[in-house]
Amino acid sequence: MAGSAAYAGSVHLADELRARGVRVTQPRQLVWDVLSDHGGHLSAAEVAQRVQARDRGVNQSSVYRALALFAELDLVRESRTGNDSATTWELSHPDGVIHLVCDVCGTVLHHRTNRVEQLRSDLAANATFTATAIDVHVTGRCPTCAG
Amino acid sequence: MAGSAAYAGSVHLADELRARGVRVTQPRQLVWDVLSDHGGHLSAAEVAQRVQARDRGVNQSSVYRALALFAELDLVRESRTGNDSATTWELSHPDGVIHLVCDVCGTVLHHRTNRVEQLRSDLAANATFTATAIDVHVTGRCPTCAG
DNA sequence: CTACTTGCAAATTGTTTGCAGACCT
DNA sequence: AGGTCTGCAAACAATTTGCAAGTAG
Repeated sequence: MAGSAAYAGSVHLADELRARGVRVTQPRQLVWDVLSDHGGHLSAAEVAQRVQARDRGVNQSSVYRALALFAELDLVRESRTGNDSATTWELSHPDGVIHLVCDVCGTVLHHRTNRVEQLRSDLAANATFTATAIDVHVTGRCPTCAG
Repeated sequence: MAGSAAYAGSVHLADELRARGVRVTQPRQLVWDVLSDHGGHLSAAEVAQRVQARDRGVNQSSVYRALALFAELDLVRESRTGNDSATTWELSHPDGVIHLVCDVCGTVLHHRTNRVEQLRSDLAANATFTATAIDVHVTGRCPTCAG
């Protein structure tokens, strides 16, 4: 649960898992590959679909279990991005990267800001709350859809 | 969908609804009362339970429908706060109020910060994205649960 | 009046679980 | 070998929907 994992974008899954005494398996590897290759947000169903495109025999539950495991290890992050019901998943970000979700086309842009770190220090100074994770979620219009 | 509603805390529901040509009904009024009286986050199920404590005959679906309606009118906000599966609801906040969710006891604190407005101007300046709503979600430990 | 809302019960959807067999290490 | 994972199918929980009857304006 600690934020100690290396930036997930550069992680070699097998090493990371073995280092933590967790087994490396085909379903887990495929879930990881799909998320890295895609680079953005995917729902569990989308991940499953893409995984199954590569190996027909992998079951949905294994995808869910792999995602939950990776989240536990801080390798991926669950984010309730959509107006939709399904939650989405992507590789963990370094701190300070936030999500800009377009209301119109639905794409999710990433944006680096130091406001997150500033907020973190504000809170630390106040001693009102010990922040672990800070999640910023902006909705609006992307450059393409603004008009 | 615009952020034009008055601060929900001071809204008189009947007026607000009538002004928009939406009918004022018992279920809607009760859902509103429950949320105002409670002042914080409630799941749909909790709202339903409290509504039914006041009027036995109100159905869950009406609660869901009222919440969806109010969200549409920007009077309440849906927030996927919990580690739990259910989404929670509360009256809309003025901009710049963020949520601090304690990992341990689950309570949700509210915190006023100007970092949100700063971020908003940053984005406006960049012209990378036209922000409508900015949602900040902090997890960590509240004063009581910090060790 | 009459279109908008509700209550009800059944249908969906997303996610989780129990278990016997398969597979990393 | 031995405990960790997986596939499968069934269980669950939250939310949504269709429709006849009720009610606000």
